[in-house]
Amino acid sequence: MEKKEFSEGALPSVTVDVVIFTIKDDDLKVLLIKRSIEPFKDLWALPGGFIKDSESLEKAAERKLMDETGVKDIYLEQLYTFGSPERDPRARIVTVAYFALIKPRDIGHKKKWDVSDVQWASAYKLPKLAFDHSKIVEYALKRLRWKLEYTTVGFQLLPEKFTLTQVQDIYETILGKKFDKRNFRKKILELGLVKPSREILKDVAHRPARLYTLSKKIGDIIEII
Amino acid sequence: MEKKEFSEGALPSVTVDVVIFTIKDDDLKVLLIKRSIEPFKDLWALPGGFIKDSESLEKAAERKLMDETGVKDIYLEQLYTFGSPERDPRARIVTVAYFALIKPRDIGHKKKWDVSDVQWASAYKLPKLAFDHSKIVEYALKRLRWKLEYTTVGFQLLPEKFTLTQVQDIYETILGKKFDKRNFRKKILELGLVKPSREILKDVAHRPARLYTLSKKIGDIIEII
DNA sequence: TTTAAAGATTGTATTTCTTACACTATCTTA
DNA sequence: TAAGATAGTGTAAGAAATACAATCTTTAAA
Repeated sequence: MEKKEFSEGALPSVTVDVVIFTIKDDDLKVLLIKRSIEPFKDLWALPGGFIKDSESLEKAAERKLMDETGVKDIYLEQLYTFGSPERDPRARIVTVAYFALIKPRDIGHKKKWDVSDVQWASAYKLPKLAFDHSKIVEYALKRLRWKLEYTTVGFQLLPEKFTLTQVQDIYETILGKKFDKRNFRKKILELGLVKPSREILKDVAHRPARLYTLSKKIGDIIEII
Repeated sequence: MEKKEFSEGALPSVTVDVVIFTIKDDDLKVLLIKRSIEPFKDLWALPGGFIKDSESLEKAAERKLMDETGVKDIYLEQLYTFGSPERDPRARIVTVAYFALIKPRDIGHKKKWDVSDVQWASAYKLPKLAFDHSKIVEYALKRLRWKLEYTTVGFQLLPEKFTLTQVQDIYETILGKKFDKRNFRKKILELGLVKPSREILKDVAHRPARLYTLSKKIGDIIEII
């Protein structure tokens, strides 16, 4: 804090933008919204908006998430704050980016969507995005990959019941590399985070896989900076 | 971005605050500045202040760093953005916290300091701080510890020439645990970041230690999210 | 000058973790 | 009942991490 009270010029606006990832069709997806106004009208952008007077940044991000997906209680973490003076042509806007992981089951609960305005785009084939949102998604991807290797956030992308092969598929999709099946399963089981349920997958034209569930709240375990 | 243009109420102010760490007297220090105005007059606080109109967040943090320490080209990374509505009693202020590591040699270059207004406080025995700055320092400490274990940022805290024992001391001071001398040295040397100089420490009442220098710009190597 | 004190320097054996690798089991459909 | 598809499982070799103690070099004191 300085001696001078408050700003030295026009006040910047503060927004939050949320990079919402999910897994769908064996692909990593990002939620995008089509802009209906200038600037960047008709381009795709991340869901986001201004923070309210008496709302924390995290609450603002949760609100945006709820607005766009209709789900709450999902994994959300602050990503990075982007504040270059040129990032918005209208005015100085500082945006606090968050990244969220949602379970496939939670997709599409919100039915009011006008589908032409909202899409789950492949994180690997993104269209041109408004503002510096491409940079934000790129950064989120880096963070996601990193977290996947060194923490257990990955489980946030799984449905309630899942097979070990599904877990492996998610890792392979996001990290873009293959793992040995035996070693992978060994490691996942050693973590002690999943336990076998009594159910098995049905209606598949091969030996059905056992379904697993998470054995604890894994919130604590994720916690790494 | 939303359809509504700009804010839904009073605009928040945006500040940067910088947690500047260094090693001094075998202790991890944080730079604090005594507040001369309300609120929290006479309490210690992190160096920081409002961002300028046409200045990026990073540039603002660099400016603050330069103002307070007189040094530049030092390790600086964005830490986290704190934006709880209650964090400043005067108005809504969102602050982007940075953390910086400076080399002992760089301390005290700035001579204009009124020493009663500025101090290097032990990170382990901090006084009561203004605003939510205790929380910010705590977060920075977590990040620093983490980075020290998994990256090579630690070398940013070393003087130009250093002994391997100094490196170990820094690690032990920050991580609060002891390492085996042989294993520690082996690991440091295997990294390939340091090379022995022809000099040795002088005027010590025991076998003098060899001095090492960094062998590359380590900026690249640090890069992890 | 000799000796004690203080920290510097060095290598090996053990354990733990990581990786590589291939066959059998179970279900559906033809 | 055979073929196709994926599930499920163990072991050996190599790499990395850990545990551990004696000798070296200097200054200061006896």
